[in-house]
Parts: sequence; C-alpha cells; structure tokens
Amino acid sequence: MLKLNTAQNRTPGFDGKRLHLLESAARVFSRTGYDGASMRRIAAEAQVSPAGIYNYVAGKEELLYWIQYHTFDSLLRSLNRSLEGVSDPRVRLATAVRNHVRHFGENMHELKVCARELETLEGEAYDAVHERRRSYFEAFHNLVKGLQPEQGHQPDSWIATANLFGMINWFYQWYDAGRSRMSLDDLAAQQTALFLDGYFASTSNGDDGGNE
Amino acid sequence: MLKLNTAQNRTPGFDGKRLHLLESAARVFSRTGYDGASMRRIAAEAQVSPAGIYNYVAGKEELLYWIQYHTFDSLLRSLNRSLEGVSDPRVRLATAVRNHVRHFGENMHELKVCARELETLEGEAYDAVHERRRSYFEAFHNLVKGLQPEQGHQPDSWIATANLFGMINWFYQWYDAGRSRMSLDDLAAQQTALFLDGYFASTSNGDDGGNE
DNA sequence: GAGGCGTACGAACGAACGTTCGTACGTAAG
DNA sequence: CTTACGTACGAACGTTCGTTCGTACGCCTC
Repeated sequence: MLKLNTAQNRTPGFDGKRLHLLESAARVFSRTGYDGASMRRIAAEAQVSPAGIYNYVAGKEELLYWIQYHTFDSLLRSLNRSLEGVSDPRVRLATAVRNHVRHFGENMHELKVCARELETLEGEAYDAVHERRRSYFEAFHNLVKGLQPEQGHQPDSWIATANLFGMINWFYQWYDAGRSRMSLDDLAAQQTALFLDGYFASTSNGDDGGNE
Repeated sequence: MLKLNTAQNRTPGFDGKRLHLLESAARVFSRTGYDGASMRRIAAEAQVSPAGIYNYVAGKEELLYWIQYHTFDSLLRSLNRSLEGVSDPRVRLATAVRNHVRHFGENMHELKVCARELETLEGEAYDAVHERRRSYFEAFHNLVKGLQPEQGHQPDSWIATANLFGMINWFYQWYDAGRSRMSLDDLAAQQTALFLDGYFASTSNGDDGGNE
C-alpha cells in the first residue's frame, strides 16, 4: 500500500507539473472533500486527461498524501524560520500564531484539506503525515509551556494548546480572505491576545494585549 | 430537490425505527464521512436491507439533513433550557459552554457529522440547517456581548465568539471521552476560563476562573 | 376468507468511480 | 534514420454507488 512515485528519469518541468497537479487536486479536495472528488474532475481542473495523472502520482491516495505532508512540513519549516532570534515567550507565541494564520490565508485550499481529511489516510501514509502534524503541535505546546518558566509543571498546558489549535484551525470555517475587513495579521494578533489574556483584557485594551 | 418524507399512515414504532436509522447513519457518517458512507453500510449498521431504508427516508441526502437539523435544534433547545434563571453573564456563558460540551460528549457521532459536513448539503436543505446553526451561533454571540453591558458597542465580539466556537467545536478532533482523565464538565470549565481570562489567569488560579 | 395497506427484502438498474491498457507523439542519443 | 524512452490520451476494465422495482409477508377491517 502507498507505493510512492519513486525518482526516475524525468523530463525538465516534471516537478513543476506535479506541483501544479497537487494544487489542482487541493482545490478540488477542498471544494468537495476527498471522497467526493473524482480523478476526472481533478484532471479537468489541472487540464490533463484522467490517465495522465498517473504519470505523476501512483493514485488518488498519494495526491492527498503529498498535499498533507507538504503542507505540514512547510508549516513547520516556516515556523522555525520565523522564530529565529525571538526570545520573549509571549512574542514567540504571537509569532507562531501569526505564521500559522498567514500560511492559512495564503494556502486556504491545502490547509482546509489538512483540517478536514485528517483521518482519511491509513497505514504508512497516515503515520508519515501524523508525525509531521505531531511535531507541529509539539512546537506549539513547547511555546505554551515556555510561557511560565517559573512553574515547574503545568498539567493543563497540553489541553490549553489543543484549545489554541481549535481557535486557529477552526477559522477556515468562517473567515473569508477576500471579504473580511480584518487582515490575517490582525486576526492572529487578536487570537493570541484572546489566548493569553482572555476576552476581557484583550478587548478592553486597545492593542493586542501587550506583546512588546 | 429534497422531498421530505411527509407524514403518512404509520405503524406504531415507525418514529423509533427512523430514529434508530438516523443514529446508525450518524455513526457511519462520522466514521467515513458522508461521501465515503454507502447506503449498504448504513443498512448493515442499522440491521436493515438497503432497500428498507427508503421506507423511512427519501434518500441519502435526507439522512444527513435530519441528523444535522435535529442536532442543532436540540442543541439550541437544551441551551435555552439550561439558561433559565441564570442571570450573571459569566455564569451564563459558562453554562452555555458546558451545555455544548456535554451535548458533544453524549452525541459525539452526530456532532462530528455536523462539524465536518457543514457544506455538504445544498439548496433548501442547506438553508434549513443553516438557519438553525445561525440561531445557535447568535445565542452565543449574545452571551458574549452580554459580558460587557457597560460598553455600548463591541466590534470584535463576533470574532471573539467565532474563536470561542473554534475551541468548543475543534475538541472532537482530540478528545476521547473514554480515555481522557478530564471530565466533560471540567473541560468546559477550562475552556470558559480560557476564553474569559486567558491562559495566565485561568491556570494560575486553581479553579475555573470565578464562575459562582 | 377477502381485501387493503404498511413494511420488508432480493434483484437489478444506469451511472460514476479509480485505475489499466494499448497506442501515439515528441525528443534526445546512437 | 533508427532506437529508446518519457509523456500524453482514448477506451475500456471491473467494481461500487444510490436508487427502483416487483414481490411477499403480517396485520387490521369487513
């Protein structure tokens, strides 16, 4: 199961075409869901014949796998990059949330697929994506734990992180990038403030809650 | 489209059997998604023949419709019931969250379907469910707005409510009722405290943030 | 017993699914 | 020019889908 399309003799432009195919698939998946999306529709979206898809991926399953793996991997990568040189715990968390929300806004289709089809893959493919996802969550969990260096043990930090993930993942359900008057950065700041200081403090202050 | 199974001469037990069918369908939908669920599997889960389903509903679409409509409707009903006689704004919000989380825990399948298949239905069916969903959200929005009676206008209360919904809706992704050491009520209290006072205040206090 | 109706199911329908096969075209190496 | 190979597609495969049809059984009313 899940025989990946291994490296072989390729034509220049192969990678670019496969990337284009993955983007098209992500669009269709985000619109109709994984099961509701047909290879024929994906092919039409990518302007290829249905059979032509199989020159670039081994099957429908691998399309979803690459989309999810690439998304979590690049999320994690850009997170680590944006955290470089930032030391204040509150600012670090704010940076992470901003990175997440920006990534969401710019790759709405991919992340929608990642949020909705978490349990679709099975076996090795699921495990591989799960590992990246877990790493990303752990990164956030560490940021949350880092908020309180004075306390040795914080039993609820895991659940607090899970709730934070709820806020920053659920917003794809209601946020419309083109139509909203609020920018992605403003939204991220508000979510950070809400998590750190709660609704009262984050709204009675004019700013985002005091992160430097 | 969406011709509902109108009231006709029924046998006693008809409603009970249909309810049982809806519960079976909700289980299958929550396991494999709407598109991934086949009528044959739903029939097997309900211990009926595939053709027998059509004695109780007009089709697959109506199964999802009834599940979603009934879920939001009973959520809204139990919310209003549990708010009776509660006046303190913070306690009202805590009550609403507790009601939501309890309902989630007791009807995991149905609410999972409601969270994941929000955009599956179309036309009149979607509109009917959407109206119930909107009413439920508005109820929460009013509770949030009620937290600050002294301020006339709170522009971000809508977004804050949406973020609160993120917390209390996303937890089906990680909460395992049977395996978690935290009760549903404790979780609800923690989520309320997190929303009201933020991570610092809600965890440095030992209690749930001061409700009652 | 005869008739009507609600309920149940096996069989079958056309449609759509993911995927494979055979073939054709274009290009780079021999 | 010939050969080899990556790329592309139309056609077709077997399977599964949601749904319908015809029929049979059980129960109530005459």
